[in-house]
Formats: sequence, structure tokens, C-alpha cells
Amino acid sequence: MRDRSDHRPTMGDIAEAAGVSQMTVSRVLRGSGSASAEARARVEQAAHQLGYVPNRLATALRDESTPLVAVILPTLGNRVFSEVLAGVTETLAGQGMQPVFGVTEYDPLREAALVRDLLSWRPRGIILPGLEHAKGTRAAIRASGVRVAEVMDLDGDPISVAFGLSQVEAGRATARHMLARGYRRFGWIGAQGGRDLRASKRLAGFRETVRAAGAQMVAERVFDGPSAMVQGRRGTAMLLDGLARPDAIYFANDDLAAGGLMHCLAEGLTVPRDVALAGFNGLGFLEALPVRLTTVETPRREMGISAARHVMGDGPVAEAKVDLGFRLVAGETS
Amino acid sequence: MRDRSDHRPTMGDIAEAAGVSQMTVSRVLRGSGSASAEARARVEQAAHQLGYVPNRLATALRDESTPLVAVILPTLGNRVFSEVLAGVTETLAGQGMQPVFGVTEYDPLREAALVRDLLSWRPRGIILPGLEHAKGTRAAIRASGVRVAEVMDLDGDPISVAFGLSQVEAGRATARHMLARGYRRFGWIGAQGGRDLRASKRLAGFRETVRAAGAQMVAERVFDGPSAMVQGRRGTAMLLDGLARPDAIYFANDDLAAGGLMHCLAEGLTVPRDVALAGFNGLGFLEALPVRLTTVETPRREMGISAARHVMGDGPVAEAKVDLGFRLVAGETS
DNA sequence: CTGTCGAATGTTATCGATAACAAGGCGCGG
DNA sequence: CCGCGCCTTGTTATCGATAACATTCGACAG
Repeated sequence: MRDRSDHRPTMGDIAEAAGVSQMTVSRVLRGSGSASAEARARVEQAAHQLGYVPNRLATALRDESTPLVAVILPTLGNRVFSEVLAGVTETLAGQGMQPVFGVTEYDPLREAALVRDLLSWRPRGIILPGLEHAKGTRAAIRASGVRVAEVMDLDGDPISVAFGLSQVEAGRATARHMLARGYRRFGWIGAQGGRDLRASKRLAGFRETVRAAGAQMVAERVFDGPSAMVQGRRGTAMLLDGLARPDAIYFANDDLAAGGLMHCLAEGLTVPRDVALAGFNGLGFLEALPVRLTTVETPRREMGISAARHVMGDGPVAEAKVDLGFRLVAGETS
Repeated sequence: MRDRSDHRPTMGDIAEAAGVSQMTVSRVLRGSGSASAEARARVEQAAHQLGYVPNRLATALRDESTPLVAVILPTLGNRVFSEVLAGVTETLAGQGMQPVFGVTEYDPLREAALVRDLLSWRPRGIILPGLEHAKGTRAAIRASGVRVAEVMDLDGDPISVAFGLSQVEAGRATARHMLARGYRRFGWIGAQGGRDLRASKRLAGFRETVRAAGAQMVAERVFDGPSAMVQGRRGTAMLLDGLARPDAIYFANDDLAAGGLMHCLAEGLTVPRDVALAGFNGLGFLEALPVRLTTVETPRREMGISAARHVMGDGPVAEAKVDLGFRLVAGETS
């Protein structure tokens, strides 16, 4: 038969030890249905003694429902996403639900594979970044019938509901601000080899506004790797040493922008007189910098919270896009 | 019978559509056993047509084994842990495994509850921070038979294998460095209301070494909330305004230390002449600060990678403690 | 021409928990 | 004293995938 010693105890084992049926064990341990005080005590004693741990796989299979939520993130290397994840996690934990997650490193194919993988756990919902996905991903998710929340971006057509902000509008707002301050020759520094589509949208909005005002983009530099301060620093050096010297640089995010600021400090350049700088996200570490950076604050934790609430089914959201807004923070670099 | 429309397609549905038995479907889709080209084609066509997604719950239940690894973290609010998690995730992903995780917010009881919860998914392994756990947690994990890796800390008795560094020794090393530079009156600034036991160990090592050298701790300040730059700044202000003014401050981590540095810059104090500062972790953002902070670099990603490898069973590790080391980085603040 | 072997396929049982249904026993109203 | 109904407990079937075993059929050696 079954070798008890190398198997984790099951309700069957408890039943045997307590001299009752498995069903009674189930009823006692879940506190549903009725059981005599006598049976209750014996079962609880046996369960404790055997060190019983329920097997959720069985319950989930039987119930055709899990307390899992799939979460897909572009990377964990950027604080932005760990903050979104923190919002999701705290919200789920309050409801006894678990996140299962994976990272795509900005690769749509990896995202597609992850979606397939994660859906096979039959999660209650799935949260994923952005509105653009590999061919078929959208259909797969729709067909799966799980609740979906897309986060970060609002510029596009959500699968179901998107929680975030208009990236294009954020780019436009930044451009308007810079233009108002009198800058006319703009540079752009990005990372992730242009695979960060949200950054591309910000750039598009920025560029559009700049051009409409008769000003221009004079230099762009996009690095391949993850966005790190050192890249921002190098890129800034390149742009400022180039032929087409910008009088203001728009960075794909705060890390890059902070690196740009470092370059200026190291080279003794005066910001914003010699060059103006603007980042994106409003990360906490900006407070530590010697100069307050101009940036756009984004509701990272809130996106996580809202998305988690949505997939848990806390009230159906009518709209397909929930705008959580952004806030331009004019610092000392523009 | 069964209403096809509100159920996700199963192998049974494919079997029906393809006119074969469920078992043939299983064989075709998993590529095990043999099947005729004819059957293979029909099954694949039907599976695609129906948008079949396998149900891992069933497979996991049947196989009594999941590709899951439980990961417990103190918080996501500190970059340190998202870097550990990144190491874990990237390592697992390479082997087709999934992390399931939760955060404790430094509460041992929440940790105990999380362990119970996560173990009920019958993960292949579990990774958790530190060596101290609530009563019973240790026994529960041992009894569960999953592979265990504890990360961050080596000062104590691991459940199975620990990957990290000696926190006490890190504290001692920092103290030796500060003493060698001539400081004699030390302050300490912490957070998490003292619940961060690794920080407490560092302080213990630091204090011991300081006292052995005939120097002393003159002031300590531990905040209740999460460690943030602003707390470090406030704490530093308090210590420097107090009666027992330290000539050097040891911070529980880099965020607090960076805050301390900000205070000094804002007040026009000269570091380290007026006061020396030392942090812990060697986070990347330090590079952005105007002054290079003295700190201790820790192998965060490596801890995640090693722990993940261990729980996946990549070669049994003989030792109970794997020292991944640390490196004191003498900056411009000491 | 027959027996053997293996490829292809089907049938049954299983993992653990639990809904649905069945049945035994006891109390209480009529 | 009978019977209805509730409390307690047990039995069976189920979720989906798959290992183990059973069966069919054609090919081929002897």
C-alpha cells in the first residue's frame, strides 16, 4: 500500500488516527457543517499531532478556483515595479490571496510565455504592464476568462480595464513645462534599447509638443541595457559633447536623469543654465540628491492597489480606463 | 450534464473533438509515449482550436510535486529585498519554476502564517530571510520536507542551509574601520522599531568592538516605521543636537545614512570633520550622492541566486552555512 | 501459416479535498 | 407511542491529468 512515512499526512491519515471518516475531518478542519465536540477534539488533536498541512492543490482543483493572482512585471531592477508589486501584494494579502509572478525583461515573447505559464495555474486574475502584447497574448487572456488589469499605461485599447496614466500626456506636460521655461533644443536619453514602450510614448508626446511649438529635438541616445544612473551620466556627456548640443534633456526616467545631474556636477556645469534636465516617476531617492530634479510623479503603489482590487472582484469597474493621474514636479533643474 | 460554455476546455474536450481518447491527447500534448501522425495532427488542431490551456493543478496533484518555490521577504519597500528576489526569480525562471511569495513586514507571526499558507501549495522549496523565526515555524518547515534556504544572515543555527554573511562581523568590521580613523563617540540610528534582527546583530557587533577599544556608544535612536531617508535625516539632527554628541554615526542601512548625509549638507556641516557616517548594503543609488558614503557592500543578488539553486536541488550543499561575504567600502564620510 | 513483438490506443485507478446525497439516532410535539 | 425533523456521520462522485495496465492490429521471422 501507501508508505505513510514518505508522504505528507492527509485528511485520510487524520481520519484513521482519529477514528472518524475523512469527511468529518474535512468538516472539522474547515469549520463547515456540523460535528460533535467529541469528534472535533479528536480530529484537532490528530491533525496537530501529525503536523497536518492542507493541500490547496486538491481544494483548488476540486473548487475550480484558486486564491492566486498572476502578476507580470517588466523587471525587478527598477524600483517603479517593485512599488507596484508592493501595492498588489499588500492588497491581496488582506484578502488571503497570493501573488504568483514573473518578469519579462521587456521581451513580448517572454511575456507571452509567462502568460501561458501563469494561466495554467488557473489564477483568479492577472495583472500585467502596458497595453501592448505579443500577438495571441490578448486572445489567450480573454479566452481564459480570468479578470484582467493592465497597469501603467492608458494610451491604447485595454483588454479589460487599465489602471494608470497617459504616458503621452505626461510627455506633453513635460514638454510644455520645458518650453515655458524657454528651452528650445531638446535631447532625449533612454534605455532598454527602446523596448520600453511607455517611455516611447512619453517621447512621442514630448516630441509632438516640442515640434508644435517650433522647437526641436536635436539629439537622442538610447542605451541597450537596463536603465542605470551610469548610463544617464554617459549619455549626458555624449549629448553635451556632440555637435548638436541640446539646452535641455528629457530622460526616460529618474535614474537616468540623476545620472545626468551627476555628470553636470562632476563637470562643474550649472544646472539649469548650462543644460536643463527632466526625469520621470518621482522616486523617493530624488530627495537625496543635492539638487531637486524636475520630474513627473506617478501613482505606482496606487496602480498596484487598484489593479489588485479589480482582479479580486471588488466591485466591477465600468470604465475601461481608470486614470490615476500624474503630477509634474518642477524642480531646480529646469 | 456539463455546460461546455462556462468551462475551460480540458483534455476530455479535446479528445471528444479529435475523436480519440483523453489519454492519447495527454500523450500528444506532452510528447511522451507514442501516437500516430494522424492522431497527433488531429489533437493538435483541436487543442489549438479550443484554446486549450493545461491545468497544472491537476498535474501537480497527481505528481505530488509542483514547480513552485515559496519566497518570503521582510518587505518590498527596501531595495535590498527586491534585489534578492530578482536573483531568485531569474534563477528559477531558467528552470521553468515559479516563485510564490509574501512579505512579513518584519512580523514573526505574519511570517508563521505565511509559511503555513505557502507550504499548502506543496512548493519544492522555501526561501526565507534570517535565522530567527516564530516558535513552531522551524518545526513546520522541517516536517514539511521541502528544501529550505535561509538568506541574509549567518549568525545562528540554520534550519538547513543559510546563504549570506555574518551580520555581527559586518558590524565589527565597520567599528574597526571607524576606530582606526580615530572616532570614539558613536551614535546609532535604526528603523523598523528594532524588529530588524539583522540590524540588531550588526549593532551588537559594532558595540562590542567599540567597547573593547575603550570607546563608547553615546546615543541611539531607533524609528518605528520603515527605513527612509527622511528618518535618517531627522535622527541625525536629533543626535547632533543632543547632549551626548557623537563624532560618528552608524546607520542601520544606506537609506538612513544618506538621509544623515543630507542633514549635514543642509546644515553646512563638514563630513567627516564634524561627524562621520557609515551605512550598510552598498546600494547603487549611493553613486548618485555628492559624497561617497562609507558602507558595507553585500551580495544581495548572489544570495537570491544561491538560495534558488539550492532549493531547486542543484547539487546538495554540505555545509550549513555558505558565506557569501561582504566588503567594507571606505568612502568620504569616515 | 503461425507465433511474437512492438506501435498505437484505450481503460482504470490515482492524487487530496469536498459537494451532494444517504442514513442512523435522538428529541419533541401531537 | 408514532413520526417528523435535525444533528451527526458516512459513502460516493468529482475536479483534470497521467501512470500503469490492457487490448488491438499489423509486420515480420521462422
